[in-house]
Amino acid sequence: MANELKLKTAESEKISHLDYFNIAVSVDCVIFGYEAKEIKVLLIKSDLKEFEGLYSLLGDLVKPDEDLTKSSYRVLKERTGLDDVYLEQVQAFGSVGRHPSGRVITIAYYSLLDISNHKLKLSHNELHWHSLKQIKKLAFDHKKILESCLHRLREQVMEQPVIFNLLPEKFSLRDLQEVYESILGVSLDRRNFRKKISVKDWLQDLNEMETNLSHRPGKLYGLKKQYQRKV
Amino acid sequence: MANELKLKTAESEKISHLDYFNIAVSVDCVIFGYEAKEIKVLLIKSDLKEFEGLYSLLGDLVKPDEDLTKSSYRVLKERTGLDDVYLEQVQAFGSVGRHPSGRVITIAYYSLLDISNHKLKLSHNELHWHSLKQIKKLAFDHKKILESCLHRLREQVMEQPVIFNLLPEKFSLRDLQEVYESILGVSLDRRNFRKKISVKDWLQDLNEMETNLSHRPGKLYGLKKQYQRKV
DNA sequence: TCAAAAGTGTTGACTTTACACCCATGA
DNA sequence: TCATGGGTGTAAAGTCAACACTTTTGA
Repeated sequence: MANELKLKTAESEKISHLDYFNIAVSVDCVIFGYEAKEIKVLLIKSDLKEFEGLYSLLGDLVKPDEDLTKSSYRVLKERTGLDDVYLEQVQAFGSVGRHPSGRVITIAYYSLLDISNHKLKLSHNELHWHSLKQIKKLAFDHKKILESCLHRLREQVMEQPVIFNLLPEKFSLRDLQEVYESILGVSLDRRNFRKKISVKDWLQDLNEMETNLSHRPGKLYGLKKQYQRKV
Repeated sequence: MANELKLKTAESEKISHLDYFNIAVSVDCVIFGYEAKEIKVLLIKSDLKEFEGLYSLLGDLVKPDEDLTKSSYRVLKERTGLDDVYLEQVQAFGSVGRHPSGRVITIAYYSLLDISNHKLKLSHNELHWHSLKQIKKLAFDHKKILESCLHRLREQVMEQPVIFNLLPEKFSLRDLQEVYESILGVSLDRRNFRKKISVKDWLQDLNEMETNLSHRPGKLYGLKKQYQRKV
């Protein structure tokens, strides 16, 4: 068949494409956390001379035998010690000049974790939580990446039960509302918020109350089992 | 400074990372078109022996000096002769085993074009439009990629004025409604549809009517200038 | 005059917003 | 008893869904 003649095997294709194997691929994680009623992002001081003094997202090159998600989990694990965090792919960034070391295409992920509950081993003293509003300039195109991840987070937060990853297992409705408010950058009506949440049917009433407060304690809730992500 | 000691230059980092430059990056384009009241996808017969007989999306490896979007436009141009089409990045796919030739991470794009208006030079006789419903198995993980692009298209279609890329410059409200219906896979009420569209204020009344019909002709509309994408 | 599709408005159901008072707790 | 925030309902506005008749055209 004429058709047969044109077919190449994977092996022959690999050889003819060797030229192209000089692009590196990385993952970058925008790790959002929530603490003291504020959304924060975990950043590390850049170790590249070109970006001296600037912070950057946590990322690493993808290993040849490693799935993209596996790479991102590895980055998270290496940097935070955690492997049960929420992680979602957002977008690839691949401008030619985005990395001074050469051609590096990066796949951006965002990740959510509860800062106060997990005690991070911030092993590295150049690794810190930064309030969203205080972040100005970042290394590489990381500011743009951060913005696109924040945008995605805002889209998802009312649709999907993801916000709970920022909170401890037990939380009050006020806690929950405050997280929404800080992500969306708006303030919400308490009664309407409670109605909207109760319609979604995400919450399990734990029959427990807040304690150690100098005012009337609120009920504690948890995310229903069926929405808890399996690691 | 202790700090200074740890800084590396981009050049030194490049060398130490050479090991990682053995992942290839490709773009794959899900090119949606609309013809005969149906959504179609442009596919090509796979030229890999491993996928003999199967069709695949149009894609190519990204060149080291080429932005991701530039790559996708190149694929489109090479395959369709068109360079004024809508293009949007959807997601990266990077499982280790997804490509038999080696490690290839692909960035998926979707693209929209009006089949009947643009006269494609389907230069290659293994390149054809396929109705969405008829597509069963595709080479690589392309079925999964197609599905995620379709999903994204469905999300965008009511939010953003993108659907017009599937239609000629002048169209009737019925034409428009039919495209929505075939993308969303539902049938819509004519009156409610018209109301919903008119609220968005995307359309320019062209003061022209359909012609050559054996029934009452409808008004023709175009997308307002301010929403037409600049190529 | 018939067949085919264009064009057009109203009602009821539902959703969203705005808004205020009493209650439980610890200090 | 006071300060603090918890908990709750209703009415008005807006949005969405369902639904039918008259008009225009060409054959």
